[in-house]
Amino acid sequence: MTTKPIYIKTTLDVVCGKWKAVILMELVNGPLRFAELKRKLPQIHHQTLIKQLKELQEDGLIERKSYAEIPPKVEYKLTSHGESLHHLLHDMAAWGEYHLSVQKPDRYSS
Amino acid sequence: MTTKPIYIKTTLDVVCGKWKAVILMELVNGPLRFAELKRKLPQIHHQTLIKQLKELQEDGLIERKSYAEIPPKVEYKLTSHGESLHHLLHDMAAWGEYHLSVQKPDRYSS
DNA sequence: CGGTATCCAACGTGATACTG
DNA sequence: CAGTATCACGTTGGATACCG
Repeated sequence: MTTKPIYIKTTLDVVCGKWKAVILMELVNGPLRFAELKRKLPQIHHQTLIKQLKELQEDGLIERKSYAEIPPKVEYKLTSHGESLHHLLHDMAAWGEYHLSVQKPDRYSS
Repeated sequence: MTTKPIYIKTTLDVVCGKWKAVILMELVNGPLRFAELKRKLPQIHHQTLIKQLKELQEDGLIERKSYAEIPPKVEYKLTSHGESLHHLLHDMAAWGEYHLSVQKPDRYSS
């Protein structure tokens, strides 16, 4: 018996948000402010980004650092726990690339 | 620049179905008939299982072998492409287990 | 036994408006 | 600049009924 499938669902629970993986990948290069993150992800809606960030926070993957300034400044960075996901995300990306090279990219034309 | 985040979404697209990862894990031990699969996954609905299987088929991860018998007999097994996902699923499970051991399992009480 | 067709509820994402 | 609140919408999984 290998590791139980239930744990896979746990992992998926954490990274399956539409933008979560992308956000995490952006953050591996260092902390980013909210506005910077938004600039890197032009497609994502303001509100959606906030929600996904909050969930990532609650899962302990990223850390939110708020500076008491005017105007407000907030930085997001990976926690060490978040960094432990890095190699997995990389492997997922690698498999995804392989998958596209093998399968007809019919369903992924977006 | 590491592998592009878009590829992660491809991978997630493939395995993020509510039961897909579980189904794939069941099939690594060998082919299973529809009814056997259903018996191993008591919670999943008849119809839902069919849908997920069909999607996995379309993604080329599993193969459907139908025997022209009465009563009907259908077997599902991993394709070689599906097997290439095995180590990734395993890593995801491993990380999920680690995650649960580190984080409060608040949101995963199901 | 295994599959199709159809409808419905739940969830996640995105849109709009407003606040400190 | 960053966040909250609320609502609208599409997608997905699940329920029911019926067919080969």
